[in-house]
Amino acid sequence: MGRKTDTRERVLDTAAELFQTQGYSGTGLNTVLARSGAPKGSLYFHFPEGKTQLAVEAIARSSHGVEERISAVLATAAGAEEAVVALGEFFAAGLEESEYRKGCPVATVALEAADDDDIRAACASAYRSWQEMIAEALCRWDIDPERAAALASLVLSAIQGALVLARTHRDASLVRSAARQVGVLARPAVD
Amino acid sequence: MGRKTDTRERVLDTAAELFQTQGYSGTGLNTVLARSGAPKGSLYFHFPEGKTQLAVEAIARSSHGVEERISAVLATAAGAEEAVVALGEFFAAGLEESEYRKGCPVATVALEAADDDDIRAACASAYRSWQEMIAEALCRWDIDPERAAALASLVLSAIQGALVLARTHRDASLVRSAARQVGVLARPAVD
Amino acid sequence: MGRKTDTRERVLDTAAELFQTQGYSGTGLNTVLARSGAPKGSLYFHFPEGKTQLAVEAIARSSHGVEERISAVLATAAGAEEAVVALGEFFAAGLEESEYRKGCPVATVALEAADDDDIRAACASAYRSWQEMIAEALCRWDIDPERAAALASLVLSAIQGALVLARTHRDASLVRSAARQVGVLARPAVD
Amino acid sequence: MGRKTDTRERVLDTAAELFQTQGYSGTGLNTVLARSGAPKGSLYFHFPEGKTQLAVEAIARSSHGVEERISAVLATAAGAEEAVVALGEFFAAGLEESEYRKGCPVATVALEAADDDDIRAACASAYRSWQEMIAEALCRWDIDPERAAALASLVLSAIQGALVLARTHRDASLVRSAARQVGVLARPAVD
DNA sequence: ACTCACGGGACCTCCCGTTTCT
DNA sequence: AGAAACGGGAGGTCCCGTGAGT
Repeated sequence: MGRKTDTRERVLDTAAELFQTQGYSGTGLNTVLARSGAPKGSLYFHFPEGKTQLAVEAIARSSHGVEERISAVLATAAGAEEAVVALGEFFAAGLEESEYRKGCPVATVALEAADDDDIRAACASAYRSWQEMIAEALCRWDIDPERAAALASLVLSAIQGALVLARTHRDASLVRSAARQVGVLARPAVD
Repeated sequence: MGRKTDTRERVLDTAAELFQTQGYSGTGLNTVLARSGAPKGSLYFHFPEGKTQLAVEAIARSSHGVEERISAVLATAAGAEEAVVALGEFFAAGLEESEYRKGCPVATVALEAADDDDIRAACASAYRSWQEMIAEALCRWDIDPERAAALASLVLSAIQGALVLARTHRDASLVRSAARQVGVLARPAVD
Repeated sequence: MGRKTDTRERVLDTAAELFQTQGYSGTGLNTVLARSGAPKGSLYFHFPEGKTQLAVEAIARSSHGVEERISAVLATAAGAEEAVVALGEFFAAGLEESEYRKGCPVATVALEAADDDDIRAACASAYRSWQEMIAEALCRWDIDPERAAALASLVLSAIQGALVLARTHRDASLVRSAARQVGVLARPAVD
Repeated sequence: MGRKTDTRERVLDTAAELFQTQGYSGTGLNTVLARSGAPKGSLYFHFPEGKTQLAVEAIARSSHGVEERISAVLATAAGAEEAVVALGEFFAAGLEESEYRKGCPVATVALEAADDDDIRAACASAYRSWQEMIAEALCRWDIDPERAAALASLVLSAIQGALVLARTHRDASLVRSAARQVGVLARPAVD
């Protein structure tokens, strides 16, 4: 056991990338199959519920990738404010490296497919876990749990929104600026 | 005289609404035509450059609608912090009233069609004008212009991001909470 | 009186050129209008029977243009064989000058719209007049009228067919070669 | 084993016939599908490159059909001149049998789609193979290879052109007359 | 002699999903 | 696990033609 074939994984990776850059409706299954080099007939073997299932799993996969990376980012930070700034830097860098094609791997699908409950649930789950990770990190630096939850939600919101603006204006500094400003709210003295 | 028919306007209104709720790729021109009751053959008379032009103009139209309404909101506020909170309330209310279908009228298309320069420019223009309106309002309450610009960008980002999260979690309070927290940064004493 | 507007003529010229290079079905009226700079609504004023009428008149116009030019070519020739060769040269040169886009201004439409009687009649009329001009010229050099008619038909056929092959192979020499060979049949001694 | 379904062949046969009679632009894929009774969704399975690929293959198929039949015609002839005459008879008969709808299966598309390199190449290939077959036949009757090539090109041109005229005038005798006259050039004594 | 707006159909293309067979 | 073929609908685009108005 272990890997039998990696077809499933390759399809999911490709789908995750395409959904992120082109959205759900804008991404055709043919493109996913062609790009991933997967055999055409076997998609419905791996994903019997079709495109929806593919999106749900691709979102989850993307989400776990982000979790791993922000976990590292948060672990390295020296304080709450620095953590927020580092989070902004992480997303800003991703945007620049992809030439403004990859912002948040979830947001596009979240907005587009908000009326599909399965997909929306997958997106909600991703956002929830990210927010919890941020909240936990803030708690570690002596921020009150309740306030940490609200602040984590704001941090996530601000970065998400800044990613939208940044992608639209092709200016990643918007993300860094947003993070820096909300970081102020994470200072010990404030409020 | 002046207007001959209102077909163009009806089509644009319908398109704006559908793009907002379903995204660009997810919205078919047939649906737009059917919903708007517009005569089929005249779509390419009014919008000879096709779906792209329709999107560009629909975005602009949506944007102007938002401008008018946030102008009223900002004019009524008693101070900078209140203005930010009122802005959040405005978007949160819109989300609730539409049963979590209408968040930002621009964001979905902005993410989906980020690689189409015409559409991206239309979205950028919308965001820019909103941000400028917010910045001007903040200036009115004695916030330094440079800082007002950055803060306005943050306010917009935070609300935009919160709208994404709120739509996904079906919880409009996220928008209000985000606005309340960034509102703190608009207090006279801070920074 | 004289010319009131030249719109009609410009439309016909443009149509003739487009029909020649792209065929009847492949040429849209919008393209004709755009290219000719003609006002959009007035097409059905000038050509109330629509595309068919446009094609019929464009064919006639093209035909007259060819008549004038081959009349000059035939008048200059020193003998029957030379006349045939000169005819080939005329069409070959036209093909080369247009970078293999303009062969016979009639053939494409003739083949494509062979089941439309009006258009077919216009094409037949063009071919008939060309053939008669060639036959007359051959008669002038003491070729028996009956034989001149058959030979003129062959000359026209050979050049027409060679134009098809030449355009396909992008090799205008095929037209010259065909003309040279059939020219032999126009020598006094032969037969 | 071997063939699974004959869908592909039926589609190609139908397409070849429609392209021959109506041209490339004038033939809709819907018509091809309907006439061939082929399952609609499978067209882009069999011809993933669309109409162009369909045309290319239909031309090739038509060409091979002609090759087989003119091979038989050329084999039966008693001499070079008779071969040329028989070739004319073959095409003239085809024209009459189809009530002047089917001339050359290649010419219409060749003229119409001359600016599409793939299609033009397919047409060129068809004409080349026909010409080579004729040239070889002429060689068999002791015509010098170089002269045979030129004469074969003329024979093909003359018949092709005569088919255009014949279809336009609805008079198949033009093809027979043209073949008879060029046949003279294939007589041993001439030139 | 020309504009605006309509009218609806046909174009080619691509969609997502299923079935059958190996 | 995967290949081959189907199934039909919807995608955006462009078509040719008509009328009311001026």
